[in-house]
Amino acid sequence: MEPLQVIAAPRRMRILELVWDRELAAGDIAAEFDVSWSAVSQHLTVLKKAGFLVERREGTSRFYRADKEALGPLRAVVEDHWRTSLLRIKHLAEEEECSK
Amino acid sequence: MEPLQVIAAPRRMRILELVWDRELAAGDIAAEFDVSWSAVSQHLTVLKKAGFLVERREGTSRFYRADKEALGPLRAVVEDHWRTSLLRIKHLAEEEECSK
DNA sequence: TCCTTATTTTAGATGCAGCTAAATTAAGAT
DNA sequence: ATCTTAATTTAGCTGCATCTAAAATAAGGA
Repeated sequence: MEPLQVIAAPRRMRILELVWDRELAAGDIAAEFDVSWSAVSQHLTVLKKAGFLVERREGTSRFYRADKEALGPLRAVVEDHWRTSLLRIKHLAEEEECSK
Repeated sequence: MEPLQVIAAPRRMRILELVWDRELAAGDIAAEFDVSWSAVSQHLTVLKKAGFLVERREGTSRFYRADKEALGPLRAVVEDHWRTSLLRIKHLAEEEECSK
């Protein structure tokens, strides 16, 4: 899958944020969403195949963390996304308001 | 629409490349694809609403060009995409050469 | 060995981004 | 006025990315 497509999915973008500077077990990641573990696991697979996530196994658990270097120019996009997300959502809401 | 979603569509990425450092009429852009003008027009609308394209009207024609500054960190992603496309074409050409 | 915990994999369902076709707008030429 | 060219808008269709549910895998304890 194309790197850009990999990070374009909102759920995957959020997963990257969660494991940006700490390791998290798959279950702890899944707990952050109100979708099935299965769905989250499938996203983790996509991110891992793209090389954006590194996996460490310990017992029955699997821990993930972001590989920032692997993102290349997308790294700045990901970091900017979080910085501006609140602001952007506010603007989108205002546009909605105007079109009423 | 979220900026990342806007450039994540391959067709829109290609459109941006076409008008990266020249102005092009909507029809000339559409001619580059084997989809309907309508489809291309809809992509132009998305890009324009995101602020990534500027429009200039002249007679019945509408000319578009990329607004590089508006892309922010996405600019590097687009340029990287373009660069790797050229590389891919070059490699394909070399393979052609070898097989002669 | 069987159970539990943690997670993935498979198979099938669903929503929506992107498409087509047809109607519409807009400007200029005849 | 009508026709042509250039492009957009609208309405409806389709494929695929993402989702759920259920079965499978894998490691560790009782």
